[in-house]
Amino acid sequence: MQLLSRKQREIQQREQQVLTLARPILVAEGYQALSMDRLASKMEYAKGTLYNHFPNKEEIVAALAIESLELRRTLFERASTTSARSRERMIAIGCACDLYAIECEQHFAVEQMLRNSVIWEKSSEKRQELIRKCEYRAMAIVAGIVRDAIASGDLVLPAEMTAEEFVFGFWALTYGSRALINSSPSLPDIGINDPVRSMRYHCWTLMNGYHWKPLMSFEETEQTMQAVAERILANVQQSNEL
Amino acid sequence: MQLLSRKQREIQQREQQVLTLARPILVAEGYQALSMDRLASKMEYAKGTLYNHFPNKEEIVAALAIESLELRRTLFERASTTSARSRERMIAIGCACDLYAIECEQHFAVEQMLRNSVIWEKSSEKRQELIRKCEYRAMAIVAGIVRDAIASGDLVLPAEMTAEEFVFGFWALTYGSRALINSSPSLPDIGINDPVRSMRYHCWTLMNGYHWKPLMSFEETEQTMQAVAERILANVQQSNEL
Amino acid sequence: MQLLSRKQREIQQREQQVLTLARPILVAEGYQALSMDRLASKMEYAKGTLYNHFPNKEEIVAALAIESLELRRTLFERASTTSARSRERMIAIGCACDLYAIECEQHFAVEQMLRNSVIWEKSSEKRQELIRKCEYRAMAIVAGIVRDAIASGDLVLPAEMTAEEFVFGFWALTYGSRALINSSPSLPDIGINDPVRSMRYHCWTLMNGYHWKPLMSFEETEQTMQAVAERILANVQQSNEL
Amino acid sequence: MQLLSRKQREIQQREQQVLTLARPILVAEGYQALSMDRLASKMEYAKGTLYNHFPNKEEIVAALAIESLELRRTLFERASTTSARSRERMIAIGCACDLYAIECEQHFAVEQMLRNSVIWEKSSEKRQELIRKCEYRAMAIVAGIVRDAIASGDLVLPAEMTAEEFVFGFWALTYGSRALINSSPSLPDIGINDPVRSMRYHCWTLMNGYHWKPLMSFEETEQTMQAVAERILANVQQSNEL
DNA sequence: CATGAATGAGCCTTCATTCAT
DNA sequence: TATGAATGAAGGCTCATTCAT
Repeated sequence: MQLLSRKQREIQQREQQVLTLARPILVAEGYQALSMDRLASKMEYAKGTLYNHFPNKEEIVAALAIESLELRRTLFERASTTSARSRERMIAIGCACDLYAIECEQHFAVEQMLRNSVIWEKSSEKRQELIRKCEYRAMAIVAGIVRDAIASGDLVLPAEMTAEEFVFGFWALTYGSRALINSSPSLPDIGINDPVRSMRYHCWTLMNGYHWKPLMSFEETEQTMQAVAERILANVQQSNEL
Repeated sequence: MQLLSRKQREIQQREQQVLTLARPILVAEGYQALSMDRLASKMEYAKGTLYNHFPNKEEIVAALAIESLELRRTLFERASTTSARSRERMIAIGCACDLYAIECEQHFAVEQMLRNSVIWEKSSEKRQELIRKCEYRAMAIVAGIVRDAIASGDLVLPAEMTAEEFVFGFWALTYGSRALINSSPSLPDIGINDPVRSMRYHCWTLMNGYHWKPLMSFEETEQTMQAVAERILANVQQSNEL
Repeated sequence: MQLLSRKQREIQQREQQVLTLARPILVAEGYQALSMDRLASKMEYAKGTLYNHFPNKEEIVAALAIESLELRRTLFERASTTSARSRERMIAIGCACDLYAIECEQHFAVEQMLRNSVIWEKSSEKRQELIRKCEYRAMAIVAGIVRDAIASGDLVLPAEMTAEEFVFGFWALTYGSRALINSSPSLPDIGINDPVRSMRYHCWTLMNGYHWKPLMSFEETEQTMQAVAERILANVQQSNEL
Repeated sequence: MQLLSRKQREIQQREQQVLTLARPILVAEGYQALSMDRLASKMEYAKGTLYNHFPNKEEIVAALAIESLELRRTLFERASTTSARSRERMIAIGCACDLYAIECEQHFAVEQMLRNSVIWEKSSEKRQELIRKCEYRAMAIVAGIVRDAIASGDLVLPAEMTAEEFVFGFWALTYGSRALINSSPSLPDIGINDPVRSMRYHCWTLMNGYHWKPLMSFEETEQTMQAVAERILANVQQSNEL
């Protein structure tokens, strides 16, 4: 039994190893650059072995995307429980996004990759389902915070705006910022010296624009983020999920 | 001389023809689907001829991206002169973005494509320079509006925020929205019924958050956009740039 | 000892199981479609186990061919003893061919497969020997009937024709008919409405051509075949060989 | 013009070269053994060049089959016009079969190969059509002879037998004989010393069985064949079709 | 004996690029 | 300058066979 389970553990580890080796290639050089030949030789295993673990290339990318999405969901869950007041919880979500994007920069890129229709269509139905569920749950967490804010009177949404449409603003702002930061290394050259701080400032201003209570200064918000970041990381490291 | 210049004109026309044929393929089916064989046979010229015009495939994509960026810059220029008040001019920029994204959906996709490192690196220094310049000038136009707003007292920027960093917020918000809309066809399924309207609403709120004067209701803003859109389109059609 | 022989029986049974599972694949989908993986998983044994029984894929095909040939030989033996008169015994052989081909259509296909040089060369010397012996014995049975016919004065062979060469005519006619029927599903489209009846008619005419006595009408011959078929099948089912 | 057509001629020749190299592999070692890699290296051209001529492997096999079938049809046409009397014309067809099978042994094997469903399905519609037409025309030639024989009173067909079903007998007998000869190199070991002569004798006997007039001795028939063979070959060589 | 992960040669195919004409 | 045949590396994938456990 011990022997068997050791072997099985090794195999599972190898699957993880494939993903670990594949991610940086995928992120730095794109989908085309990730070839099964290259991956196999990097693994120092034969190509056939690779195919024993993943039936095709697309599945590897999908598996990476799932890893990423699950990490994000976990971060979101931690973030949404760090505080009582809704605005602080939303700030914590922003903080989770930061952690997700900054500390695990690669996850973000893989997520974007999956939005390519070819990969999506070739990956297994099972994985597609998983991905949809991950996305849905992440949105549900954040929309839940918004609904709590409304229920507690901290936030009033404009007429005809759903909680999800409200969230969409922050999603787009942070997603767009990250995408631009990643793809334009020369942002400082055109006068955007600290794009990350700018992003946060805009988020804060957007919250203010919607009069999300309690109003806080930007400095207070930054301090809150700092504190929250530490708390989330502590939680996460504790459960070995990073 | 006449002969030569006629010939040169023909060559330029052929180059244009390549781009015209390449864009829809690139946009609809992606980078891989655009093959030199396919392009050549669609052009009804030989592959070798293609290579007389463009030294490699990446250059074609880069050329397409430049076309797109130049169109955007043109739209921005038109937009920035449609009004006297800075907030209205900024709204016009937003309108230009909409036109660029909605009416010329393909341009947006090509621009995103270029953000792939492989293509970027293989394209010629000259075109890289051109692209940088385009991006820079587009930013300069919008930042100019912001500076005008500050100069006229319509807008006060937070301490330590440059005009470009301010613009970055709107850029990220609109770019992120478009990217998400394009890549997630199921946005309505997760409660985001009208993502485009949401995007505009968030932009309006962000402007309010920065107290950009004169304050306007969302309805007024929408009407302004409608009017501006017509004016820009009229201008553009007049000069055959669409 | 008992234990060992039980184990040996189990092994033989497993070998039989492999063949039983392999034949329909081989017949319906061809040599390429028969993969060791597929076979192993259908067996619910590991691939390695398969290799304990058969040293390579070709041996499996060869074993199947032997099964087929042995069945044919059995049918021939039954057929050759159904009557006293030689012409009727020969008709019974034709009937056995029919049964072999029609009712056990698969056997015929496997036999043809073996005629591929690659498979033949890779199969073991032992099995090659077996196959040769099977073929030889089948021929011997039929040639025996011919010799009996000659001895009893029912048939006179042309000068310089051996009994085997005489048999060869019927062999070729029936084998060729079956091969064409199996491989040309559109025979009726080109005017061959009932190829099987035609085949039998030609055999009957060939017999007449050699003046094999007693002369019989085609209808009589058909009735004889009908009767013989039932007798052979009864025998065979009785001994579980189908 | 000369230059261009020289190149084009070279290319056409290369296509022929591919077929010339492919046929013996296909014949001696089967469909699987014919690989594009192997073919290319034997040609001393790159694999890509091969694919410029034939879009896939199946098309090569189909092209070979068409060559074979067209040769056969040509031989049949020549054969069917070598004499006035129908029986002699039918003998000439048999002779054409002999020439086809003996002198161009490989053609026969390729024809058999095409009867594999996988190859058939993957080859282009155009070639499938060609093949069907070839087969149909070959049958039409022979059936035409039979109909002439009936018209002239040389032959009476049994009730309910079409001319094509009559032909089927000779087709099966010759096809089956050839298939057995090719696949069983050890025919003499089992007493079939001269299978080709036997085949001819059986055909002759079958003709006699149907009372095809004018009755001829086997020796006469053999002499006729000899003469016809020379005439066909002369014709064919004259028109460079062999 | 049974297992099944590992192997790796081999398969068919694609396509950006070159270069002789 | 235009052509398009030739190239050949690279790609994804398969599968008979081996061998440590």
